[in-house]
Amino acid sequence: MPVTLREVAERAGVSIRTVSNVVNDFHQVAPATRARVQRAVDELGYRPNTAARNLRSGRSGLIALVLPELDVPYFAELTRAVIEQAAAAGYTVVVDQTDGDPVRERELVMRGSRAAMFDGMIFNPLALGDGDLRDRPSSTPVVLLGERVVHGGLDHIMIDNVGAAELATRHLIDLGRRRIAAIGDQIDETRQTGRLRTLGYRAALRSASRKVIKELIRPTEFFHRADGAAAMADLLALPEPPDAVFCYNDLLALGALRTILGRGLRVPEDIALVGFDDIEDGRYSTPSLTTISPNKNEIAKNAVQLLLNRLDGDSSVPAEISAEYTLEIRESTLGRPM
Amino acid sequence: MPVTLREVAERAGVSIRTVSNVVNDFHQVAPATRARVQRAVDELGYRPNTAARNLRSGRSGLIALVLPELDVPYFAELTRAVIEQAAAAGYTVVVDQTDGDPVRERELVMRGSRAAMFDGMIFNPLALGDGDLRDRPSSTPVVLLGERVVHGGLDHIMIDNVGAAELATRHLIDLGRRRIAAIGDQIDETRQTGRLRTLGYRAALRSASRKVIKELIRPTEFFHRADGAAAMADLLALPEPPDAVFCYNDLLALGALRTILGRGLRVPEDIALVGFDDIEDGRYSTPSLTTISPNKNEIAKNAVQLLLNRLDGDSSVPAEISAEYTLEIRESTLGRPM
DNA sequence: CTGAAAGCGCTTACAG
DNA sequence: CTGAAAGCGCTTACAG
Repeated sequence: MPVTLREVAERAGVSIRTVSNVVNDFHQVAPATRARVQRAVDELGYRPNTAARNLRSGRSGLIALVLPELDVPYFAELTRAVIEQAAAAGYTVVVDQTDGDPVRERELVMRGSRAAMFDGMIFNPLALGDGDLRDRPSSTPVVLLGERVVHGGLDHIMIDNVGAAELATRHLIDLGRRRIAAIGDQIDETRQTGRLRTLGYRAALRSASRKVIKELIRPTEFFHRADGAAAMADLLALPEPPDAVFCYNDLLALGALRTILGRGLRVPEDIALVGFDDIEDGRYSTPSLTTISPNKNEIAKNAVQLLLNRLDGDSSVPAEISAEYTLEIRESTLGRPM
Repeated sequence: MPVTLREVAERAGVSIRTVSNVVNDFHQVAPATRARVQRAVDELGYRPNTAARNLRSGRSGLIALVLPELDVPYFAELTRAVIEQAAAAGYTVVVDQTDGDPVRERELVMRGSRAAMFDGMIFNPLALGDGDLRDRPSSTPVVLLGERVVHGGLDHIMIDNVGAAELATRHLIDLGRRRIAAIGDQIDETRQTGRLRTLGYRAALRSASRKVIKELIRPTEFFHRADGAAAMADLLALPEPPDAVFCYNDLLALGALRTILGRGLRVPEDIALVGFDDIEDGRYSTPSLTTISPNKNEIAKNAVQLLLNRLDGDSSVPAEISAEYTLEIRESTLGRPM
C-alpha cells in the first residue's frame, strides 16, 4: 500500500501541510521540524502521488511527441534529443507513432477521443495539411516540426527543404555530373517533403541551365531503404541511366547504394549519391554518404523551448524557426581518400 | 478552460453520475437520457480529466520502458513494438534512456526520487546486477529484458546468449574459417552481454577442437559502430589477422565492415562477418549481414503481456521466458549470388 | 513557522 | 435507471 502525506504527518506529529512543505522544499520549515518530517518520510518510504499532484496543479508534466516512425533513424535520433531536452526541464515525453497515416495523425493531434493527458505536444506530421489543424478542439499548445503545413497558426520549426535540396543538387552539378536523378518525389497531394525537395532539385538544374528530365525524377511511396533500392533499380533500367542521384533522405540513399553496388557499379565513380538527414548509418556505409545535415539537437532544443514558453503562458505571435543545415561531403560524391 | 463533468451535467439536466455513466459506457443509461447527455458532451467539447481519473482509479495507464539508447536500432525497433503492444491494451509508454550508466539505471528503476507515476515498468539493464534490484522500495511490477541479472526475483525475458553465440561461431567454423575473432567482449564486471557471448564463442571453438586465441577476442566499451571499426583495425594490425569475425551486435559488425572494406579487403572472401540483432541496416549493407535474429515482436509482446498479467493481480511465480532466435545467413558469410 | 480546511474532477458504493 | 455524497492524495489561500 502506498504511503500518504497524512500517514507521514501522523508519524511526525505535524500537519500534512508541513509535510508537503518539506517534501516540496517550500516555506522555510524550522530545521528541527524538517528533520523530524524527513525521518518519517524516509522510514515510511513516502513517495508523492503523481495523480493527486496533477489534479491539484492542473499539469501532468507530460508532453507528447507525435511522429511517423520511431525506428526510422532520423526520428530515433531526434526523439533521443527531445527526451533529453524535456527531461532537463522536468518533463516526461510520450512517443506516439502515426506511420504517416493521415487518419492516425488527425486522431492523435486532435486527441478528441482520448483524455486530456498532455501539457503540450510536439508534432511532426507527414500527411496533415493546413486545414486539418485549424479547428483543434483542444487548447493544448502544439509545436510543429517539418514542412510548413499550417501557415502561421502554430509554433513551427521547419527546414528549408527547397534550399537544402538545391544545395545538394548543385553539389552534384559542380562535380560535373551530367544526368542527375532524384529519388523521393511524392505524388500524394498530402505529402509535402518530396514535392519541396523536388522544387529545390529543379531550381538547381534550372539555374545551371540544365534540362529537367522527367524520367529521372522517381517518386516513392515511403522514404525507406526498400523504396530507394527499388527506385534505383528503375533508374538503372533506363536506356541512359543517371551518373548521380540526389536521394531525399539517407535511407533512400542507402537502399539505392545497395542496388548500385549489387550491379557491380561503383560509387561515386559511376554514380554519385547524396542523401538527406545525416543519420549515423550513412557515416559508416562504404562509401560513406554525402548528405544534408540538419542540426537535430538544435531542432529538439528549439521545439522543447517553444513549448515550454507556451506552457509558461507565452501568448506572443507563433514563432517560425528555420533549422540550420549543412552539406556534409563524404565519399559517395568525393571518392575514397587513397 | 476545460469543461467538467459538472458543467455537462448542468447543461443536460442530470447528475454527474449519469454523465459519468454515459462517458464510460456504464450501467445501461436510458436512451433518451444518453442522447441528451451526449449532446451536451459534444456541444461543450467535454474531455475527461486524466489526473482525476487516475487519482480515483489508482492507475495512470502509463508504463515505463527503461533502456540504454533509443537511437540504437535494436532498441528503436523494440520500442516500436512495445508501444504498439501497449497501445493495444490501452496503455501509454514512456521511454527513459540510461545510456547504460549504472547510476542512471539504478535511479530510474528505483524511482526513489521521482513520484510514483507508472503502473509498471519494462527494464532492459546493461549494468545492473543481481543485488541492485533486490530491495526496490517500490512495488511497481517490473519485467526484465536481456541478461539474467536477477535470479528468479522478477519476470524476465531473456535471450540464450551463450547458445546464440555458439550458433553464430559454429556457422563460421562450418564455413572452414581457421582464425575466427570475436568483437564485443566486455571486461567491465557489470556487463553481462559481452561475457555471455564470449562464453558461447569459446564453447563453439572448443567443441570443434579449436584453440581459443586470446588476442582474437577484442573487448569494446560500447556496442556502437565506432567500437567495431576500431576493434577491427586492431585485428587487422595483428601479424596474423583473422579470416572471420563474430561481432556481438550488428552495429559492431557494420563498423568492422567499414574498416575491412576501407583497407581494400573483401567480405566474405577475405574475412567473413556475423552480427547479432538483425537490424534493418544489416539487410541493406553491401554485403548484407549474416546475423542472429531474435524475434523482437515476440519479445515485446511477451514483455507487455507479462506486465499486464501483474497489473491484473497475477501473483504467480515470476516467469522466465527465452526469446526465440534464428541465424539469418546472408552475404557477409555466404558471398554474393552471381 | 504551522494548523485546519477547501477543493482539484472524477468514480462508485449507497439509496431510492 | 438516476441522484446525493464520500473520498482518492495532494496544494494552498486563510488564520494564527
